Amino acid sequence: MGRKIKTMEEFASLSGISRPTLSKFFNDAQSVKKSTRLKIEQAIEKHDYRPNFYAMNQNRRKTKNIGLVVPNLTDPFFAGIARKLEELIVLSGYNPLLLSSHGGPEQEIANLDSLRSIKPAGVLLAPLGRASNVKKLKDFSTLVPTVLFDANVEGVGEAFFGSDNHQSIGLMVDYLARTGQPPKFFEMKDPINPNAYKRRAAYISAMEKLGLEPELLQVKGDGWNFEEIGFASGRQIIQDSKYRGSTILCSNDRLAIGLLSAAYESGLKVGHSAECDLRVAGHDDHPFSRYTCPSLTTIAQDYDAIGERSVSEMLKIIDGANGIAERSEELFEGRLVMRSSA
Amino acid sequence: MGRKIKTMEEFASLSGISRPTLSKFFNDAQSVKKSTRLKIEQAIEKHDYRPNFYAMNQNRRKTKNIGLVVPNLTDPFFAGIARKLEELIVLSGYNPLLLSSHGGPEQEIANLDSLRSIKPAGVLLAPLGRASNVKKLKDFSTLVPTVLFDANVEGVGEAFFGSDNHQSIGLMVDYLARTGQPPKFFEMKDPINPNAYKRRAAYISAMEKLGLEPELLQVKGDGWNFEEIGFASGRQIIQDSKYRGSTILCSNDRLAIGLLSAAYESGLKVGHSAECDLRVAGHDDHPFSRYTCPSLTTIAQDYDAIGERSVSEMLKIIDGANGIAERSEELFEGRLVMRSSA
DNA sequence: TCTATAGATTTACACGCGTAAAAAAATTAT
DNA sequence: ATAATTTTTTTACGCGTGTAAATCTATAGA
Repeated sequence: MGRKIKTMEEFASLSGISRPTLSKFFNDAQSVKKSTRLKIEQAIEKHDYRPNFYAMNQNRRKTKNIGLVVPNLTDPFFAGIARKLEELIVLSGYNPLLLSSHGGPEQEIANLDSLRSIKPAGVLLAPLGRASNVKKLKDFSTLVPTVLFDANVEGVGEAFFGSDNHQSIGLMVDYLARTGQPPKFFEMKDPINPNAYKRRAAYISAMEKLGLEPELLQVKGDGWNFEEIGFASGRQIIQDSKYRGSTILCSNDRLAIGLLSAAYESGLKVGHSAECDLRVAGHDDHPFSRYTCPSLTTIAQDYDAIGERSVSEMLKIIDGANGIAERSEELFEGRLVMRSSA
Repeated sequence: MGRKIKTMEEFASLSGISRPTLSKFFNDAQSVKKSTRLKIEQAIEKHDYRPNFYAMNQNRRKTKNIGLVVPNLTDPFFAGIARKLEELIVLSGYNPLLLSSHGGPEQEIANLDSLRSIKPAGVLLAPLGRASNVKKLKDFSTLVPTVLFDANVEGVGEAFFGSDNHQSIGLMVDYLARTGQPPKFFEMKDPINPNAYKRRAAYISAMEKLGLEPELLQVKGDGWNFEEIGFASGRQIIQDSKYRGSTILCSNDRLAIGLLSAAYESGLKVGHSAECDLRVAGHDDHPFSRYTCPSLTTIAQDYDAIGERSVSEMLKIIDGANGIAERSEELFEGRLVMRSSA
């Protein structure tokens, strides 16, 4: 093998393909005739050439990069979703760039800023929600095609895809009410996540529809350390004997994980059998929910569907002549995951 | 405000600073005089200019990018470490680029390949270990400055920083043997992670030093789903009544999480009080170990120290005249975290 | 076989910034 | 104040690719 090929010019003369055609090929392999595509691919294999990433993107109108911003990679729930989306993006021939906002609105904006500098073809954004700097989010979304997922922010981005909290919470409330004490709702008083508000509303409406009195257990707590909040606040609540025998629906699994830990520590039995002191349910089907003690009954969001829809919509926007289409929204149904805790 | 500034040329004339000086500034803000630095920063603020990322890096000898590759971002343990390292890299004036190998050696190589195309100043790599394609890793590390952390691979990279498994496991074994039944060691038969082998060896040597008989509980299992492996295999082991009253030290916390879940399901009491059937300990201080039932006694790795050392060594290599220095290695001590499970 | 047409090539310029060298200006030391 | 030194400016070229327009060539349908 000779020495390394450095430029596309060199590669062009060695492969017998003109440089503009090569340029087209590297931009979109499908845009050249099949026979030449094969010739190019063989030559790449033979000479191990790859175009300079920076020179390549400098003058492109649209790069092949898609930004992917999640609120907090430390949360295994988002880590899992991010992984799925990365896969889908790669399968579409794009190059994902994963960034985490670490729970902070400044970081969220910083992420979008640094994405802007690499001229992404589009950005898939799961916003922080209430904490987000909405104005800057909106500014960004006018500059680069943006699709929101997980949490909605009004007027930001070309589309939003998420879970139907109304449906999923309704499902859970119905199940719990049918099989035992109707649930009380355990949540943070001032949640960061907009989904939390929807779940609260959904809980209240589901209870009322059943002719039952909703009861909110709202606890204080800031930040993203939900397990700790669930644990500390849960312990206080649980020790009050008036909650003996009741059912507690947590706004998300991470709160439930903390609550279960507190219950264990207090010596309370959690579950649906007769001798149990408490039933606990969650929402999201967190990766650890299978291994809590007892295993957590929860709602699994349909993240395969949400992910696929988000990516396909993104591609449509990127490819599309971009007629000023309506902002599309779609909610996907959750699935009841029955385990031992309720 | 007028329209957007597109080029550094424009920005130069508007700010009254020459373009080469601006170029220097954007390469390294400290390389220009303080007074001009302030002028430039004000002008940036005023005009909201940022240089074109691609054009900027195209002809740079060294970019300001540092790659950061971890085996699996879905593991909260690595997610936490990655977050810490990202922070340190940003504080050093560099631009971190986080990639996850998702547990697969092909992905690990693919990550390094795509990093190579962006000409990173250096790469911080936590290799998969046994599964890694060592030859390709080595090839890569000759092309770009590489520092390994978490897991060592002989001969790869300029440095390695990790935990002293010998010390930490010794600490745990001593503690467990002193306070009750000496521990049996629960682990996977063919671990992916090289640390697992060191921990096994450390366990055996620590037991022998105490004049005790080591006992390995090796279970089958592939992949990264450690909780499931710990749960399924743990259930089988636990149901054998001969393990009643014994102490089990798990090779890592994720196995322990699964094992605790299995114990709970089987109705076994875990803990150090008299009426308990089992003691369980782990290693790594996984973010969820505080909330297991009971909370998990474990070893906290000193990841602040490991992270700081890794990044500072990386910077030294990048800046350094790069005399062919010795490959440096350093191991950091773990700390015993006493909770309820042992 | 001729023609219509998709696809490839030739030619040429642009992109935005890095960087080198020499000259000029500003700062510091003497 | 003068010399020595640091910093900035001027000037000019190069990087590796995108892309447009005109021209040429292969393929397919009549």
